[in-house]
Parts: sequence; structure tokens; C-alpha cells
Amino acid sequence: MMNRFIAESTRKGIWTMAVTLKDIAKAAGVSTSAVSHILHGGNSNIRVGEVKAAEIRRVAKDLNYIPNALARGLRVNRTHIVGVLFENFAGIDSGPLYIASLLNGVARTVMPRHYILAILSEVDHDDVVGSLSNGRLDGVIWCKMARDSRVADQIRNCQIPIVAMNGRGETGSIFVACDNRMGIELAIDHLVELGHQRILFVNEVEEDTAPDRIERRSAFIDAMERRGLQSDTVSWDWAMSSFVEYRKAGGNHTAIIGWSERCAGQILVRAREIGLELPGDLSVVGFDSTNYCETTTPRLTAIRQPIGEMAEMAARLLLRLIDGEQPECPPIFPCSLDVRRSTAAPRQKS
Amino acid sequence: MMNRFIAESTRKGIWTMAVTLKDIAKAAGVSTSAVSHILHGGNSNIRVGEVKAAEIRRVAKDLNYIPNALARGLRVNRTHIVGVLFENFAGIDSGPLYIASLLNGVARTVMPRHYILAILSEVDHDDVVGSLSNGRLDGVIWCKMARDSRVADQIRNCQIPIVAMNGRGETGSIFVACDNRMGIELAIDHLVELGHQRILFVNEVEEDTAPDRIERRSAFIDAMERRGLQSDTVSWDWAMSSFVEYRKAGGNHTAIIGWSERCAGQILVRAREIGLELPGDLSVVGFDSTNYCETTTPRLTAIRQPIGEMAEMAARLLLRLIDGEQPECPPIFPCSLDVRRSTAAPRQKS
DNA sequence: CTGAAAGCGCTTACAG
DNA sequence: CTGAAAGCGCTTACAG
Repeated sequence: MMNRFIAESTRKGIWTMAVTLKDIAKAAGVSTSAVSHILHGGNSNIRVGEVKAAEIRRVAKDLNYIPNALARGLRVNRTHIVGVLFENFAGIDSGPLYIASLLNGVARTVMPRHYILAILSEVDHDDVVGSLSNGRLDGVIWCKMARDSRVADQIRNCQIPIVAMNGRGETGSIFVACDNRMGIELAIDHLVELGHQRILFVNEVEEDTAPDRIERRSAFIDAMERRGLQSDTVSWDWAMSSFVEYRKAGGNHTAIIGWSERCAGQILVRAREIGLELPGDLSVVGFDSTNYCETTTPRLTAIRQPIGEMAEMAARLLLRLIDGEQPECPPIFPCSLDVRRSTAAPRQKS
Repeated sequence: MMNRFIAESTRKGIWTMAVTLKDIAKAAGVSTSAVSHILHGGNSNIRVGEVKAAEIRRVAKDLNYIPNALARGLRVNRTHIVGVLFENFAGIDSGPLYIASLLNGVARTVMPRHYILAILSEVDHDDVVGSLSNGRLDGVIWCKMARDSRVADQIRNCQIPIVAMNGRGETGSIFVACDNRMGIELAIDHLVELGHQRILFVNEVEEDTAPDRIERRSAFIDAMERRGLQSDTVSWDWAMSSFVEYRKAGGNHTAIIGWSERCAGQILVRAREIGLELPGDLSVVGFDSTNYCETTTPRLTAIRQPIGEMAEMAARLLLRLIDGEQPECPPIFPCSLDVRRSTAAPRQKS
């Protein structure tokens, strides 16, 4: 049998139609209702005799019947496609594994339940509803949803369930988050114990609206002040190119906490470029602690948020929402600290 | 206005219906045909006066109309969703960036054209057609398609266009591939120039069916034989745990070529674990050369295949196929060698 | 210039 | 036990 697509290209527009329920009904001499019920179950009160049922199944197999999920989706208002919406998908192949871990977590929980996973990225903030509510998606996991007023209104009009991940989403929505405050505390404790006093917190300007970034920064400020230490924070670009100027200008913190592992990883690179010895000259801590932190030089000490588990949770919640349940917001996931080789006692007097 | 989903959960099943073309037609006092034509264009011969058109647009806006892409899809046999099928998606967050680079390449070419990208993974080889031809996908990019007889038959029945990536697919299908033979030659040249003679090629058993793996291995054997050198190849598991036994058993190659960057990266780790000094005691070369190779210790010398560009090409071809064009198979992408720090002259006499 | 109607491939009340 | 029919929300020949 010819590949139908090839057939089409070759025969110029004569597309061999797919075999449908109707074809089977005709071939088996029964109604489409019967075929639908036998082949796909469903909630109807149809009963079909064993003989006919067997015949239907046989014909379906012979004819190579493939149910049209789109038609079914239109009818029952369910497509079995869930989306994951990223604000910054383009960073996926730069090294840090936040996005990858998240995708993996979602994928391994929805795939066994026969859902397809769709990636949405760089969605127009003025047309979120359009992208989400056009019937193709059963639900969406929205990562790092910014508290953007343009977005907020639209979300309320959204026709599908949304689970926010690494962000609290809009009022009333379900979200999965980690305990940023706890994470920051752990990192500062660790550094202070090693003897650090002058600690700098670094943001990425590109991630300005990430809710986690905001939370971590404010947690840092609180934690430092509570300890009677100065709370310095800065915002640098992705490449951390300002690091060099910062050092030239006399910046002399003995430790840096990067809001993300990407950010911390870049600081490692820049610091080594200008000849600093790590961790002696500078201790660096990151956030996320994926496998990426095992590959940096030195290996990056990082606050761990269990991204995979969180993503699984988000996916499970989404599926329950889709099924019409009303799950509770899950507890905040605790963070822990993975001490690797990028932190040590400061060499210079602090 | 309430979130319709929340409304549903709250009101227990009373789902506020979305506004449809018909609603707009009624509100604007015209036919659905007119509305459809004004709002979505289309190829009909409908003409509508400017006044009515303006009214239609106004009503649509007022009613917050969102076109149902599913219904449209059913009608015009196009969903604007393309799939990427991976044989081993679970590895996405382990560090190596093949999958991530590929996804990024596809995403950045299909998204601007308003396609959604769906991830398919671990598809049942006995039911490929079902997963691909059920109407939800307009086409698919199939990565590392194995030459599996179970698969072959089914592909022919597949109703959507397929582009094979890093594999030649089935007879007649379009594929995007890199010049594995050239890559291997470059790597061997580089090593031989450094003074290596005893070179080992390493596979991963888990990737046994990957077409590239097979091609690279046979290229290695040919190239070594042509140079009058011994062509040793082995198959180890993902973690490269056999490396240690191999050394214990007296394995004394001075250089190793890993078929993938994952494989090579793991060898780096294992080698350093047992105290080898790299690259002096052992040179290692990988394949792919994504950003991952910048993060290993030492930084990994690797054969570069331009994954991002290849993915873009695959996506563009797929889109053309979907549009009914009959593009040619593109030329094989050349490989190059990125020399980093994991290769050097052998310390021991070769 | 415009509308009524058929139909994409399903599911499911409804009526025998 | 079984079938005829309506309808999901669109598009597009067809007929004015």
C-alpha cells in the first residue's frame, strides 16, 4: 500500500481518503453507532452482539482503520494535548538544564497517559488567550508566569486549566513552587559558616520578570539584614559580562549567589577568565542544581529545587484539572543545598 | 469575566460555551459564511460590504471571539501542529545537548509560522501509524529513525509527511543528515597527527539502533584500515562503567572516539575517577560538539555536526511538504572538528 | 454582493 | 439488542 502522502504529492491533489467509521459500518453491515461503541467504548447505551462485535473488529483491522483524534476531540472537547509554556525557550541548548528537566518531568508523566506534549514559547503577551483557548490544548503548564497586567485579564478568559510552575500565577490558580526563601537561607548559612561576610546577589536582566528571581532577591535581602550583613544585589546580562567591570571597579565580595545556575555558571567562566582562583578567590553558589552543576569548573555548589518532581506534580495536577477534579494547591517544595566545589573559606580577610 | 474553567469547576459541569461563528453571525445579522470569510479569509467567493465587514469585526471583538482551531483543522485537514519524534527523549536533562539543540532549531523555525511543536517520545514501534496518522499532526520530524522492519511497513501507511533527521528514514523519504564519514576522518587525522596509533571507537548499547552510530562505526573501521591501523570497537552502557574493567584488563589505547558527546563525556568522567591524567594519559574525542563540550573537564574535542541548522532545515522541509511541495532531499551537512582540551600527543609510546 | 446547506469524522442522546 | 439523527465549530462549493 502506498504512503498516502506520497500518493498525494505524486498524483497531484488526489488524496486517498482515510478510512472512517462510516466505511467500517458499511463494510460490516452495521450502524456507525455500533462501530463507534465497539471500537472506542464511550458512554452510550449501545449493546452489540458478540458476533457483530467480532465482525466489526475484524473489518476495522482489515481496513487499517485509524481513528481520527481530531474529530473525536471536536466532539468531546478534549484533544489529549497539553502544553508547556516557556517565557524563554531559546535558552534550552545553552547548557543549564532547568527547561530540559522540566520537560522531562512533564513528558514522563503525561506520555504514559497518552497525552501529547506541546511546546509553546514566546507567546505574544497580548494574545495569550488566543494561543491557549483555540481548542487545540486541554490544558497548559505555564512556567515562570510573570505578574503582567496585560496577561492577568486574559488569563481569566482562558478556557482551559492552567497550572503555574515556578511562579504563583494569577489569583486562584494552582501553582507549583519551591521554597526560595529556604534555599537562600541555606546558601547564606553555608557561606557565613565558611567565613564569608561580603556576599553579592546577582540577577539576570533578561529574566527580570521571573517571579522566582524576585522572590529570591528579596529573600536574600531579608536574610542578610537579619544577620546584620550588607545586602548587595546587582543585575547583569546573561553573559555576565559586567562581572569584569565590577571587579575593575573594586568589587570585592568574597562570595556571589547567582539567582540561577546559568547565571552562576557564567560567573565561574568570567572569573576564571580574569585569573581568579576558584573557590579561593571567590565562592559562587547557584540555584537549581541540575546535572549542569556537575559539569562546570569547579563543580557548582547550588541550591536544589526538585525540578523533575515539581514538573511531575504540575503535570499530575493539570491532568486532574482536565478531568474535572478540583485539586488543592500542593505544598511548597522544600529546597536543599548541594555543596560542590565552588565554595570554600575566603582566602582574603573578609 | 470569570475564567470559564473555574466557572465549570465551581458550577459543577455547567460549562459556559465558547462563542462561535454562529453567535457572531446572529449578533451581526449576517450569515456564518460572511463571518467566516471576513474573520478568517479563506478561498470562498464570498464578498461582503465594508459596512457589514466592520460590524462583524466589531461584534467579534466585543464577544471576545476565539476561533476554534480544532474545528477548522477537521474541516481543512490541517492542525498547525508538527511533531518531533525521539527514540530517547528521557536523556534530555542528562547534560549533552543534542536533543535540546534540535528542539530549539525546530522551534525557532516553526513558531514564527504559527505552528505548535509537539514532542512524541517512546512511541510504540508496533503502533507508529496510529500515533502519527490520527489527525492531530500535520507532519513529523523523526530523529534517529531505526531501520526496523516493524516500522518500515507502517511508515508506508502513514498519512502525514515525515522528515527523517540523523538517519536516512525509509526508502523515498526526505532526510537530513550530516557527513559522519567526514567527521570520523577528521577526528582520526587529528589523532594520528598528534601521534596516536591505538585508537578505540566506543558505542553505547542503549543506542544500538541509531543509524548514525552504525555509520560512524563503519566509517571508523574503514578509515583505520585504510591507514593500516587496527580498528578496535566496543559497546558500553550509557554510564561507560565498562571503562574501568577495560583498563583493568589491560586496555591501553591512547585515544578513544566516542560515537556521541554523551558517551565521550562519560569516558572523561570515568577516566578521571581512576586517576588518569587527561589528555596526557588518554585523548578523547566526541561527536556533536554542542555547548556541552565546553563544560566538560577537560573541554571535549568533538566533531561538530550543525544540529541547530540541520533541525531548521528539517523543519523547513517538513513545512514545505505539508504545503504540498515536493522538495529535494537536501545535501548532506559537512562536519568539522572543534579541537578543545581533551586531545594531545600521547604521553606513553604509542 | 450574500445566504442556505452540505460535510470534515466523530459521539451520544433518542427512539425503536 | 440496534439504528437514524443531531451536532461539535468550522469552510466552501453552490445557488441565488
